[in-house]
Amino acid sequence: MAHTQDPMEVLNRYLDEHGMKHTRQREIIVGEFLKSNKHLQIEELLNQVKKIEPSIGYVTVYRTLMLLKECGLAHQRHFGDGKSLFEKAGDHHDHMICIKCGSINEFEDDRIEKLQEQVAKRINFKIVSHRHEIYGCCSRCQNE
Amino acid sequence: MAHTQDPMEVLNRYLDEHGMKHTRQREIIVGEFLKSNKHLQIEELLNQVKKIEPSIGYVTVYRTLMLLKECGLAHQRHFGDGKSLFEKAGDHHDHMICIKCGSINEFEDDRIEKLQEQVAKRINFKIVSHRHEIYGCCSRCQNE
DNA sequence: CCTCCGCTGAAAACCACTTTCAAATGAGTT
DNA sequence: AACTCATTTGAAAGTGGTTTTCAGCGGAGG
Ligand SMILES: [Mn+2]
Ligand SMILES: [Mn+2]
Ligand SMILES: [Zn+2]
Ligand SMILES: [Zn+2]
Repeated sequence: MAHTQDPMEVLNRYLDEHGMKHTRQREIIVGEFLKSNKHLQIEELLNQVKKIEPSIGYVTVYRTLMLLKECGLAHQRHFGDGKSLFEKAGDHHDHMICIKCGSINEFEDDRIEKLQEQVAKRINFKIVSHRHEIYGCCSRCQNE
Repeated sequence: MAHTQDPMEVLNRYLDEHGMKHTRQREIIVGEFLKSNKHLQIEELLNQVKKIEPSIGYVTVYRTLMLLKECGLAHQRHFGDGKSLFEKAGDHHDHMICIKCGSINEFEDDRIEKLQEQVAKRINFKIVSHRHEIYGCCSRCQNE
């Protein structure tokens, strides 16, 4: 019954269904993106990718990330330091961001999620998505 | 024991303590801002203000909003539609934003706030601020 | 091979601020 | 009231992270 969940296959199916092409650039960019486990800036991913194929430009990385977002394989985050961060889609979670060092901790609390739904239902609001970000000082940064 | 909480007085004290001047522009802009109960874009507030004094420019409204933020009388919000929104500071609350009509509902749930603190404490994270935004479809927009 | 149409990279455009700068103006001091 | 001068103001220019444009490239079906 294996409905494949392999990201590469999801992407390839998306490309085929939309008359889009399989290119070397896309393969490299997506490969590097999926390999990483961080919240990546575009420039950061570009640097990774340039190690493999230096001719690849910023715009292609940008467009590929939009593509990954489009087919549900990536999330774009805006944590208020100007540049967006991209991360692999996966189980839902929210974020704690250290305002000193920029480190990011992920968290997930079912009780909060449920209460959220409760609050929405109270005014008959249909939730599509949410962002819950906690800003402050991480454990490490509290001891200078 | 009336420690004044009147916004105008807070502002005036701030101006005095920082060697800043009381100007007609600031009075008008702050007056209009405090009069409103919406989440305002800069341009929106500018339009209000221009009805009273057409010579006032975007930059002065912008700078006055920064000033209000600085002295704790305004909050700046970023709900992802590009432009920031400003609202009067008051009791803490979070937001539900309709992705169809843009309407904003405020909510406040102590249980969520407490759970948030619990989650932070678990990793010894010291909370400075947070944003909790729920995006979806408001009651009105669900019936087209 | 051919041909078509999507893809790519450099450069230009966009856009919401944010800063600069010369002239105007509060507000103390004569 | 006149003088002084640091703060303000508004127009214009600058910023920075995208986002779009466009001419040439290249994947892939025929
Ligand atoms: Mn994450
Ligand atoms: Mn609000
Ligand atoms: Zn930290
Ligand atoms: Zn709505």
